Amino acid sequence: MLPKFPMKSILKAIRPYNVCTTQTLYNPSSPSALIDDFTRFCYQRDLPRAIKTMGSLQKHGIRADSITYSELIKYCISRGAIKEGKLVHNHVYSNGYEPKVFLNNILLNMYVKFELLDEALVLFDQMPDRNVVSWTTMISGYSNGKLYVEALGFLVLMFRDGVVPNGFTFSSVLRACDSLGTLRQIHCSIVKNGLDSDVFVRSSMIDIYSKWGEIQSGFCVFDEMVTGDLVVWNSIIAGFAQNGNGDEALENFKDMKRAGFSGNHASLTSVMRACTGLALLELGRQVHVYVVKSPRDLILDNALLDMYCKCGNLEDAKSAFELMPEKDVISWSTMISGLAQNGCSLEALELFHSMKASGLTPNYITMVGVLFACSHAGLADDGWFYFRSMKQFFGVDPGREHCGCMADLLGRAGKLDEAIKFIHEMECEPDVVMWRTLLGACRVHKNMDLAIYVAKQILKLEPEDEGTYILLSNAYATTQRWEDAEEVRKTMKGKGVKKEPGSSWIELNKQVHAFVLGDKSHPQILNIVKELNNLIRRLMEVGYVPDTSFVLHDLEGEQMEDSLRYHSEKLAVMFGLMSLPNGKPVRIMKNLRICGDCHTFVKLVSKIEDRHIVIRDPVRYHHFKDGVCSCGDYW
DNA sequence: GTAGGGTTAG
Repeated sequence: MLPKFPMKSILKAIRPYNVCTTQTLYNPSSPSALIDDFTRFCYQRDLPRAIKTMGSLQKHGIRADSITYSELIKYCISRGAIKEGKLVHNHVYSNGYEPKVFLNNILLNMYVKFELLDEALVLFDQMPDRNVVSWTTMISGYSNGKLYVEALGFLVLMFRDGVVPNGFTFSSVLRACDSLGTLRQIHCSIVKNGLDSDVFVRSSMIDIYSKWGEIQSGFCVFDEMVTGDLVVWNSIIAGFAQNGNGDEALENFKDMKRAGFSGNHASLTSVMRACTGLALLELGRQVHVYVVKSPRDLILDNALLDMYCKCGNLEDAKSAFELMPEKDVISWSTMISGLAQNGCSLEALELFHSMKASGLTPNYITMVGVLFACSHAGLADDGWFYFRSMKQFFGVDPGREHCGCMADLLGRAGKLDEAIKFIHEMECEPDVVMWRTLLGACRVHKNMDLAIYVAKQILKLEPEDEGTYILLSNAYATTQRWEDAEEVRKTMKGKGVKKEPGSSWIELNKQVHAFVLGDKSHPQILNIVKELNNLIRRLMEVGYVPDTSFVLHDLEGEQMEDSLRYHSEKLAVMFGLMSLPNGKPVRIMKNLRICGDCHTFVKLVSKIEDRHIVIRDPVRYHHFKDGVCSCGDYW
């Protein structure tokens, strides 16, 4: 029980929940005991009783003041108490009373936070006055609910109503941009309204430009900044990291530190993602050492786990996973996919069972990892079982990625016709990734006719893809369709398709050493080439024959071999062998898919040099050990 | 009373 104070003192002590306006207090008909109770319950944060008493007060025609109502509603929001919130709403409107816009806005916000947009809209429509807060609340609600058209519609109506938007409005509406064009229009509007220097608006703009893949525009917004804060820095760092521009992400992180901001978990998560993208295991490890001293953060832990997986370091990934104090569906999915991608499919499936046993429900992405593992382990029956039952068991509708795994499953098994049939019959449209998977299957199972068909499908979707042109031209050549092969080469020339220079890199003593075919800028290049030639000679003695089928067939014999001899991954592997102590794995990352010749080459090297060599190409991991690759020569 | 940044996908 509260001590009996004079009313004035109580009013002071419990201000936010004060029901006792002078008017109600001195109303001779008001049951003061009820008011006392209500006040006390509010004070004690006893929501159920406060609401119950409020009902009794309502019967006596007694209302609380706006401040009390607003605090009660805010409390309902924080507790997720939908039912109670609606009771307060009902009480606010009792006895024909019409609240001011301030209180209506809070009610509106309540429905928005509870994701009850229809009810928010009813209230919004009946509000006699709407100010910028009312409009922004609606925009924010529809944006969060991913109803972007509606959110933008509210902005238009708001303009029509003559209400001037503020920074809150723009940072809410930016997420609703449904195209780059809309984004640019909104950007103009922001500048017109003089809100482009607002840090909230700025960070939203950077974020949205980056989500639309326009990180350079995002950087312009960032670069105009005179004074910014940590979130703006984090937005640009994340933008670069998410757009596969790890170098710039790391550079901006350094600049941020120079500007006097010490990064937080969000900054470090992006740094970790940049390390993941660039396969910078050592730098990632440094960040790991740095963060284990700070309080744990689930998102950062997940990013760390992914970094170890994508750098091909499963030992550290597994121990990081074991040591995580808390694991969510993303942690499990990351580890499952990580195992499967690095060639440990059976372990991935075991982990999937542990995940279910731990009581977590797999999501869309988990199932992609699971089906990926099934297809790579050749477990056709399990694959089909999960594919057909995941909707029923986990509520996951099969999507394009799942279908891609199933096409891969069939392709790997050599059931190429079934794979094509599956692709044609599935509900979603096949994408480039799916066709590429099938192209890999055609290559392995030497089905040239189908390869030609598939390559054409890829070129329809990606007319600039050099690798596919080469493959198509070579497929024609192997089937003696010389004219077609010539035609493909002409098309390539006509379109000006240029080869993205293949490059491979390796991290050594906190430095990245990058190699490109024909590039002699590495200080040790002469030595590396000399050693590489020696190595190739030794390999040829044990039976290595350069495989020229991955080079365009318009070069003559020796030239073809030469263009293979110095492929960037061969240079990088050689450099790794020369620079790293015996027994240490050589980890290479490259920007293009590994070619068949380099694959054979590295397999043999792993045997005669007795080394674990890991090469990560843009889609696959290759762990070479004892002359065998984890991909089983299928990629 | 209304806004901003970080993690998993073939």
